[in-house]
This record gives sequence, structure tokens and C-alpha cells, in this order.
Amino acid sequence: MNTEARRIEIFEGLRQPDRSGLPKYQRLTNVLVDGISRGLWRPGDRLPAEEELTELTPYSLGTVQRALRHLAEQGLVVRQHGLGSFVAEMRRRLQDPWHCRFIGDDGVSVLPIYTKAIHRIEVTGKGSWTKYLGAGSRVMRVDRMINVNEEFDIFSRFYADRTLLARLWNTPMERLHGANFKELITKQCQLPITQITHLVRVERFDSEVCGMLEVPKNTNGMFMRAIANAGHNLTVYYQEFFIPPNNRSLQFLEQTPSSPGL
Amino acid sequence: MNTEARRIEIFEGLRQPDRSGLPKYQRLTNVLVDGISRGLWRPGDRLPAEEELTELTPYSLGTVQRALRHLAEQGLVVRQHGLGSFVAEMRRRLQDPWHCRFIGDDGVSVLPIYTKAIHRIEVTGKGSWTKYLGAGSRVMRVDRMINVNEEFDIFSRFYADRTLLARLWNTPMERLHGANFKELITKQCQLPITQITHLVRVERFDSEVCGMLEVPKNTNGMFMRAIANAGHNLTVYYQEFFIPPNNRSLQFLEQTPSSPGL
DNA sequence: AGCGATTTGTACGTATGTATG
DNA sequence: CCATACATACGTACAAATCGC
Repeated sequence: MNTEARRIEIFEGLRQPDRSGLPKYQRLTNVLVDGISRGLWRPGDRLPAEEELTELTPYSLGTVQRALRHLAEQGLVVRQHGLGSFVAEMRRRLQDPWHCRFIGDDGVSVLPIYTKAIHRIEVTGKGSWTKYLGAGSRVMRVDRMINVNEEFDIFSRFYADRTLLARLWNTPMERLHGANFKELITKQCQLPITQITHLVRVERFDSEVCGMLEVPKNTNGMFMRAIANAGHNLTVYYQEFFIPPNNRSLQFLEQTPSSPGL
Repeated sequence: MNTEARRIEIFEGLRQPDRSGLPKYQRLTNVLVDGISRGLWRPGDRLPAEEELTELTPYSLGTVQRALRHLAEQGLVVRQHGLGSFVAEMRRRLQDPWHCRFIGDDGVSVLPIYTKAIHRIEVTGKGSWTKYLGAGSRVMRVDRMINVNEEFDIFSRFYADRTLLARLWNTPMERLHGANFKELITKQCQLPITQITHLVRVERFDSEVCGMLEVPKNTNGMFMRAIANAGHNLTVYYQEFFIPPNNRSLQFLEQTPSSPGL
């Protein structure tokens, strides 16, 4: 079946009576996110016009507009007056490595990192990832070692939905060596990552982690978690970093969102 | 003039022809923010009902609702079905302190912080601040203790140009107690802070810091620096935080700016 | 430069649903 | 049950931006 037909088909569900109890603009929002994440519309593609959507769906213009506006506020869609609504490009204005931005002596440059994938498994049941990825989903975990500027190593656990990042699950392990996960994700996942949250604390590493990092047992180090979101609700991946003591500083950059009005 | 009369009066401007070119829902949003910031409605107060606002203003229900919804999304207003729209409590809309965002057990809420200014001096010569504030400027330093959720204390050194933040230099020390520096700076300094950089590392605290924090000598803790910029070049302030070991996580948020320019 | 077609942006007025007290 | 007040939704109208002819 061609893409155009599948695009039209995706709205059919909205004609069924509502089982979820969600408002209509939410249901439409979800359908559009679903279509984008399934690659029906790729970054840069134009979504159906508002008027068109009022025909494809049983919804009114106001409802359609609210859904689109909502997606635009979340950064998943870019709307252009007189032109149309487009799936946001994934070109990242987030800084270059998303995580592990260690700063060099000059206080400006970002130290290079080299990654090595160790192994990849499916995890089940509950765990630290459940909170972010949900309990019902099929979650994979990729363990990696990340070397920073040939100075020290970081141990990292990467969690994501196996189906959402199917290509990452299927890519041969050999090709994950040295691969930039950021690139893999942006290229192979349709969803633009619009928000990343980092959580940082000082923690005593357990023996497994200490073993991986080759540091003495009970070493205190930095424990960092990263949650990458597309829109406000969907978590694309969740990642843990175990950073041993070192004399480099991690950088976090926050820009005050230009508030329209107010 | 009593408050009620002033509350009604504040909407009068909306009847004048629009000079700003802003959409109506924005103008109403601005008027409400203005009223709140001037104390016409204090935290916890109920705003006029939607229907009431359609009478107080020349706007329709949809427009009024959009303004209120917008304010609710920003966290300035809390809307309760069947009850009314209320000005958010201070702690709630003191949205995310810029620094020291420690996350509560629920993984979402930001723990409250209480600050106490200890002393304020002018610093000369070179120091850790020079790199960011320049060598030639007259720099003040304000030392503070920051209590997080009554659980632990952070020691902080705040550096800024004495002339740029003249009011902060002149404000009596008593009034700095408990003051939110963010508010002081945004209100009293005309410069909008557009970017904040955080640098984080694990460090062994020196004896002075350990003394302030009342932790054993040579304690390893988190050392955080924050650089607040207006525009790209100008540093408004530079701040150091000494965070003792604790079991809370610090949050850093990075958002891809919603691209209007494309 | 102008004009029409397309498309988003704002706004109105109305109707109905639903939570609260 | 009722009044109040927010929440959703509809259909319509017009304004404003963009593009192609």
C-alpha cells in the first residue's frame, strides 16, 4: 500500500466511537504523533492542511487547529502562515554531544568522546527505566563504555523501547562500536527530540559498576540520568551514566525559552 | 480606591483601539499578568470567571478561554473545573529556580529552597570569577547559605558587576535574606538573561567550605558553577555552589528552541 | 506589479458536557 | 437538584502570509 493511502487510512480510527475518554483534539494529536513516529510523514513533510483534516476526520476546524497548535507548541510540528504545517526537522540545535559534554582547559571546547558498545539485551519486569519508558513496553538495554579524551572512562546504560527504535535493536553490534548514538537515533527514529532532562547526583557506585570502570570498590562518583523526550509526554530513551572522579567539568546549557508575549 | 474597583478598571485599556498589533488573547493575557504582578490579585485569589471576563472585556468567550488556558500552561494560574481560575501560589510559579533544582521523590516536583545571605563584599584582583566577569570590572561577592527542603545546606558564592547590578549592591543585607535572587535580578536589572551554563564536577572541598557546611574535612561533594548571560557575550553573574553529599538529584533541562525563523 | 488560490491565524457566538459545592 | 464555572466542540467569518500565474 502506498504512503498516501496509509496517510488517509490512519485517520479512520477517529470515526470509531471513543473508547479512551480523551478529548477530540487529543485523539487527533495522538494520531498525528503516531503517523510521524511510524514514518508516514517524515521530517520536512507537509501535513494535511487544516481544511483537509476537517474532511479526513469527523472534527471541526477549531478542533483540528487546537491539535496542530498543540503539536507546534511541543516542537514536533512547525506551522508556517500561508504555507502549511510541517513535521519539524530533526536538525539538532541541542549542543553537540547531548550528554557527556566535558569542557577542556580553555573553558570552551568540548572534549571528544569515543564509545564502545558492550552488549545489548532485552530487559523485562520493572527497573529504573520503568518510570520513564512505562511498564508494558518491550525495552532494550545497551551497555556502553564511553571514553572521554583518552583520560577516563564512563560506564553507561541506554534504555529504549525496542519497537520505537527498532533499527537500533536490529543493527548488528559491530556497527554500534564507535557509533554516535545521537546520529543513529536522529536518523533512524522519526521523532525529533525536543527536550532532554539530566539528573545528577553524587553516589557510591556498586561493585559491578566499579568493576567496569576499574576503580576501587565503593568509589564515590557522579551518577547522571538522561531522559530524552519527543514532545512533552513521549520518552524516546532513558540513559544512565556512571562517571568516576576526574578533574573535568560537565557542561549543561539552558536557554530561557523566548516566551511569546507575557 | 479599593481593590475591586481597580480590578475592574484594569480591563478598560482593552476597549481602546489596539496600538500594539498583538492578538486579543495576548492582550488579555498581558493585562492579567500585569494585574497579578501589581498585586491586584494575590496568590490564591480567584480571577473573574470566564463569563465575567467576557463582560469586563470586549472579547468573546473563546478569546477569554484561550488567554486563561495560556496562563495555566505557563503555571501562573491554576484552573479548577467547576471552581474557578486562581492565581498560582508563589512556590508553584516560582517556576524552577534557575539553579539548585533538586527533584522530589515523585520525580517531578522541585524541592523548595530557602536562602540566607551571609555577607557581601567587593572583591579585587584576580580570581575564579575573572574568567567570566573580566578583570577590569568592580565585582561584588555575596555569600549565601541555601537550604534545600530543610534537608541539607549548600554554600554559594555569587559574583556580579557592582555597577551592572547596582541595586543588588545597595539593597540592605536584611532584605537579601530569603530573597529570590532570580526575582531581584530580573526585576532590578533590565537585562533579560537568555542563557545559563552550568558546569558540574566532583571535588574535594577545602577546609573553609567544609566549615561552612559543617561536614568533615576533605569531603567530596559536587562543585557547580553557573554562568548567566544576557545575549551572547555579556555575563550578568557568575555563581559557585558547594553541594555536600546528599540523596537528591539535581535537574538540568535542555529544550530545543521552538524555531520560528526556520 | 497585481490577482487569485491556498493555508494558517484570530475571533465570534453558540451549544453541550462535566466537575464542584 | 441546582447554580456556578471550567472544558470541549461546532460552524462561520475574516485577516494575513505565501506562492504561482
